[in-house]
Amino acid sequence: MKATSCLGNDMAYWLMKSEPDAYSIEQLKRDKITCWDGVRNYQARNMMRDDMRKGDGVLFYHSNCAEPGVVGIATVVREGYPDHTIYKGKGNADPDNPTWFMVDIRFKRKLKRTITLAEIKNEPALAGMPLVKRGNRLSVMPVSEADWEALLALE
DNA sequence: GCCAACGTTGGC
DNA sequence: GCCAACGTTGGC
Repeated sequence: MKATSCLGNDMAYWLMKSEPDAYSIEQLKRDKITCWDGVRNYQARNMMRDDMRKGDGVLFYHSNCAEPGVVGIATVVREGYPDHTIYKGKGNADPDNPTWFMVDIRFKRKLKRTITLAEIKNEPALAGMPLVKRGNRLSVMPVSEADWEALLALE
């Protein structure tokens, strides 16, 4: 019997992509906490608004770069709230009925080395990760506990 | 509701 | 820079 199964406090895990040219793990390390703004995809929005909980683990992934892969770990510290960037500049968003949401994450640690996308693809235990499914462009995606552990075991 | 055109993502 | 794979938009 699982000790935590009835308590509603099971941790969930996520993978969040960022282009290092736009926002890198080094930047997160300097900032310590950042709001994950600018996501304009409904699936990712729904996860940030409805599913991500304080304390959840986040794999920080560098995309669109020379060596794409997981580079660090962060923690969700603020659950879904309206993305303030939609109210800046373009005045056509309704603050009472926000379309886009974001979460805050806090830097936990950098990995000793990048766990590259190539390695993840070559690890049979990780074949089920959404990340390695063909054509998946979601910037926020769920990670199972088994995949979280198998991936970090590669470090 | 269908579907072509277009824009974006992201690996390579 | 190329291109595959999406998501979104808009005409019909």
